[in-house]
Amino acid sequence: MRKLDLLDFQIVQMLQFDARRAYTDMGQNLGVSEGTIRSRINRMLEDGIFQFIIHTDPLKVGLHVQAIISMSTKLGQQEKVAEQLGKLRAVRFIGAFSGRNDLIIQAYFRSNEDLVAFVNEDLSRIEGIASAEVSIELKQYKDSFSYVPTEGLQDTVGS
Amino acid sequence: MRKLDLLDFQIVQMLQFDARRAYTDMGQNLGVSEGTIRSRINRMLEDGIFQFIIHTDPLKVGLHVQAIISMSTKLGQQEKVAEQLGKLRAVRFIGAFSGRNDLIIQAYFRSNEDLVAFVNEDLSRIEGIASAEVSIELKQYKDSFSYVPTEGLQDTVGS
DNA sequence: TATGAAACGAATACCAA
DNA sequence: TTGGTATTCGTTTCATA
Repeated sequence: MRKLDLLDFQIVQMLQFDARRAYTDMGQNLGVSEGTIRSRINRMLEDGIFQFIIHTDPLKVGLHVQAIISMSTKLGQQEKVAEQLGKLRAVRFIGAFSGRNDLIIQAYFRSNEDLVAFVNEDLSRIEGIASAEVSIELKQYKDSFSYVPTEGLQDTVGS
Repeated sequence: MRKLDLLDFQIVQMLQFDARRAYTDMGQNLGVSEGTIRSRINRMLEDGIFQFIIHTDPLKVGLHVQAIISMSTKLGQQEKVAEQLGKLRAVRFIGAFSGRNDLIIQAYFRSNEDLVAFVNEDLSRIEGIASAEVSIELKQYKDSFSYVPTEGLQDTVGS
């Protein structure tokens, strides 16, 4: 994978602000040709730096209940548990974490009933979960995707 | 806000799969005109149903450390704490939750040093945080944005 | 730079209340 | 008839070689 240079980061920052901005427009703003913007974006897409997606407001499509469930898995079962969890559509995010609860997921549901059913049926069916702690989201204060650093990027970054 | 009908959901599902799909193409697939797709999408954007964004891979832009921090705030201070947290760029997500830890955030950092600095400096400066529990992400298993229900949508949804 | 494709604005046609 | 949608078409803008 190529390293990202300043121009790449500038492009990402522009797209972070407006994902549908035209190549030509960005090129003019950054003092390069449209073709340069296009090839940079295509390369970054190939390299998996970012992807174009839609972010849907869960509340507005009927997913009124959001939860974070912290669970502890039996030793050696984490991978398997994560794999099972990944199959469930309600589950949006799964991560392995340090600490007492080694697996944390975020999931969306239509209703409290659906959440209860998820815990009592789907979760209980998965082998290897020792315990689970459900936190229901009461209010969302922030959910941003503009986290790419904008400063201190004079030099290249990447792996 | 208008309610979403079946066509709206079909459009959302297509965009969930490929956010850059052409209007014409979607129209042909769904048996409606390009103009219809366009106006539906514009209305949904106006109504805040979804937005076009880029989702950047944190690891590939140098954000190697991801954490979920669960904290408890002093009674009556939650809103104020959330507001302060929202100003910090590292913080991607903030939600109020049921349970012992009433505020849960997700944040991205370049390094462990940055995370430590965040906790010891940024967090400690915020009035109203009683305690904070830091969980560091060791591995990410899933991070999906295709959570819009695909079934059981024969009737309309919305508020 | 040229060529085709896609998106857009606006006028028109359609349908249901 | 009226308000809301869908369609159509001419034009502009954009993507691509």
